[in-house]
Amino acid sequence: MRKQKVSSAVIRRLPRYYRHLNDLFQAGTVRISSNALGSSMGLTASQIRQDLSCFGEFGQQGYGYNVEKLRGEISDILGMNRSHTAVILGAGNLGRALIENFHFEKNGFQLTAAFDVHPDIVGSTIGGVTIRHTDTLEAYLAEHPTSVGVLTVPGRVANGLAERLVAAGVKGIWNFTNIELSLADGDNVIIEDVHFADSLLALSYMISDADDARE
Amino acid sequence: MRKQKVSSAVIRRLPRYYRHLNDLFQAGTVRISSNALGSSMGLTASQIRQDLSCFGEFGQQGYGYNVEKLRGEISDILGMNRSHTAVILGAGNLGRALIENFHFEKNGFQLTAAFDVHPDIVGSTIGGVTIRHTDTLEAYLAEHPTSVGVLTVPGRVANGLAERLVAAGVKGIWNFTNIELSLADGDNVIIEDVHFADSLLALSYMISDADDARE
DNA sequence: TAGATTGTTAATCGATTAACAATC
DNA sequence: TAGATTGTTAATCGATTAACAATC
Repeated sequence: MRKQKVSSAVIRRLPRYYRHLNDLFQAGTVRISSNALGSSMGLTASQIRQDLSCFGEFGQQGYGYNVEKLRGEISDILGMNRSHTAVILGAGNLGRALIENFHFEKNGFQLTAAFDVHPDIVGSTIGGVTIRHTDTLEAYLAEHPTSVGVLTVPGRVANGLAERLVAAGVKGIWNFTNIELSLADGDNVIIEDVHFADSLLALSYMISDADDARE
Repeated sequence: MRKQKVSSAVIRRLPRYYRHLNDLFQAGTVRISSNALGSSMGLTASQIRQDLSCFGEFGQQGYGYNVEKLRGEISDILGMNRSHTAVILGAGNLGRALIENFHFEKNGFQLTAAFDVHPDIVGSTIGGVTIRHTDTLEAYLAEHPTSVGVLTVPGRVANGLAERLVAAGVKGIWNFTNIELSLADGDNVIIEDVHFADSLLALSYMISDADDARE
């Protein structure tokens, strides 16, 4: 049932495809060719057709792709319709930003709980989500099977919490801390890092490089 | 004076090299071979040597690399010693998280100001940074040349602010909004996106794919 | 000196682009 | 039907890995 392994380059483009198709759909566009989609996204038509062919045949010769249908196919491929759930660990500024401003549900996730250790906020509710004490993490996860744990805690406690999440059976960790998590080899968990510092440093390189080119 | 263009794959690895070398330095490691660094980072020794050779010769046969020296070289390459400056646009949860918890100075940036339109917070100070009214953006940037503008505003105002930043001469935009900025072609600005949704959707794909494999 | 390890050249692998028969 | 556009196979390009002479 499983198709050949999809390269990470393709996987990284899928969310962009979804986003662009969604924009097109919102704008009322009914159909689009790989050529038109490519030029609006800065990709070649060939690459788009090649990428999509990893997953099936979604187009029609002479016509192109139906925007709504293709958006639906890609949302399925991305797992947006699998009722994934998430919990947030760490309700500091960043955790709160995600709770209040990030639309988990638009990306196919239900955010079911948040955890923190700070007595002032444990028991309160932010954006409809109750903040629980981190001590109750295992009890909660045992009751509520959870797809993804979101780490927005200080770096020094990140690895310990990651281990607890894995032990409790989460499938993925969305890691916003600035450390590289190290977990036991057999652990069947997928880690997705959002390293702000790496991103800013790449930008720093590029603007410095552009400066040099101007000289 | 400029060396051949460095591939984006290499650029994306540089911050990781920096981070690992910094960890090694903090741990008191004096020297390391490409082989040892590779196995700790999950890369081949060949790739590390190939990557570094884009920028110079930093090692010594039979010895390897001096950790502190190599860290210094990479920080130079990344532009961490160029006194870059940054301003934040949007002092909501995410903006505040960056102001209070992200260490700009550790990455070679000085965060000099933040801007918002909300009367309640304009004029206040967060983490030592004054929140100014967005109306005063151009006046501020004219006085204080700024390397990077950080967009932590609602998506609907992002593109307008990006245009104002570019007109005021920033070199880079660190974009945390969920939209793809569209700027005039001639604009000499580098955009670095941090798309939370794309990252979560990639994770969603990977955990869903792992699920299928187990079946 | 002998062993270790670099920087670089060559070989391999994988990803992107081009071409085109199939067909709506 | 004729024109447009797909999915796929082949060609090209670029990035990673392997090999090795140079040398600390």
